[in-house]
Amino acid sequence: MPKITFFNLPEDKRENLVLAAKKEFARVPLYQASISNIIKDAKIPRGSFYQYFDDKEDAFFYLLNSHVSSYKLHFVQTIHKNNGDIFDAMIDFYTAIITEEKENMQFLRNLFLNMTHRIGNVMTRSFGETDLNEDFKKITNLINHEQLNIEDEHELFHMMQIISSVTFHNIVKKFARELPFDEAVNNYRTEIYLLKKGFVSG
Amino acid sequence: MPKITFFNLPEDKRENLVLAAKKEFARVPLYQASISNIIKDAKIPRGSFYQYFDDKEDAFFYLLNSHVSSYKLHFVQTIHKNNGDIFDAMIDFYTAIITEEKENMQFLRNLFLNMTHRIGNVMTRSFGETDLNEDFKKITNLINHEQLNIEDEHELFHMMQIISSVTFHNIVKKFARELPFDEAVNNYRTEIYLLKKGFVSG
DNA sequence: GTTGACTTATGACACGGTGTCATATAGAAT
DNA sequence: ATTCTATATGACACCGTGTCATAAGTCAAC
Repeated sequence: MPKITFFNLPEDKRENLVLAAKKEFARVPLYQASISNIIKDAKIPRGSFYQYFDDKEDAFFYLLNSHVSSYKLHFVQTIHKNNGDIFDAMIDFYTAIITEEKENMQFLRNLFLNMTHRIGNVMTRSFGETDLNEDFKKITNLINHEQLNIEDEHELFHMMQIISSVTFHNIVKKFARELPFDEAVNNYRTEIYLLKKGFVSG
Repeated sequence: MPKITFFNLPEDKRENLVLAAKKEFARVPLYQASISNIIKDAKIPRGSFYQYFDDKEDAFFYLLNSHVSSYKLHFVQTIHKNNGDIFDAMIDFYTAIITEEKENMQFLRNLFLNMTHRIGNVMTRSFGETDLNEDFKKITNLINHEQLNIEDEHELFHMMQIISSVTFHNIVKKFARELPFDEAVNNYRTEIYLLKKGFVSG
């Protein structure tokens, strides 16, 4: 977490610093990003940076969290929009992510191509942290269970884990191979379809 | 790839260097590993390291590749052992990975908890690089298709993608949460079971 | 056994990034 | 005014990287 001093900053100065950080993290992944670049861009002295953040990671995770918050909101809306059909909602959500705008896109690209566990954990703590998580319940309550071939909470939890693994992997692949939009969406559709029907005839 | 000089090295010296590198990459993930530690441990001068490798990553990927090669072999054997049942084979394989010994374990742990796309790509290039990959065909030929609810090559490919996403994620989770063996295996079994039966009744 | 051509070894060094710290400045409160 | 607290600043020590000039070794040819 950024230090109190950061939040006490006049809004324009804070915003300016945030923009510089965003720019750097859109340029390269976390481990390659440099504080030197950020302060040069934000035109603040080196010492100041350390008044606001513990280190590079602190700044990064602050940005990441704000991204995640807004995506979480968007995700909930998407489930509503699809009347609780989690599969359609995921496809909607997936297309939204891969059609982000320029700078956000670069940020996301670096994020997904360099998705360590620590980062992934921040992103999925909505459905994943502990099995009986607040956010998890909030989301699963929005899901229409009627169509689902799922016995209990436990299976539901693992279903969501699978869906998120597969979704992550599809996003990564899209960025890595620089797949055209249609191809990326078709791949994802195929995988969601396979998840629905199951791998074994029965 | 390491330079020719590396391969020209007398075996004991080369082995010694490899061990030092392994030790460092078992200690910390790639981006935190330091050449300084490796050369200190291997008792070679700094300049020598650069005679053998381009940089840290070069050494890392050399090690990674040799790991991957041996796992690939093991994977093929596992499919045979399970008479082409890919699901049973995966569970076998999963348990083998999470029961690795001490130093290998630490190496794997750092590997999976810091699995960027570049690293993941090396590990799954068996089934994934290009859709009609040699290795992919070699592996899918070993799989018993009778039980599968799969229409064609294309679906098969995506099935394998899904299985590998889910497997990766389960390994990561095992390491991250330091799950006891039984819990980790049960989680994985559940997810494989769900993949087999499908999420939607019908 | 000396020369020359090539390969390998070595460690000092320049460079760049990090995090700290002593000092300066500002603001508020009494 | 004075004191207390919060903030700002940039020089600096530290450490890791990759390079490069130089030294040492190998080997074949003469």
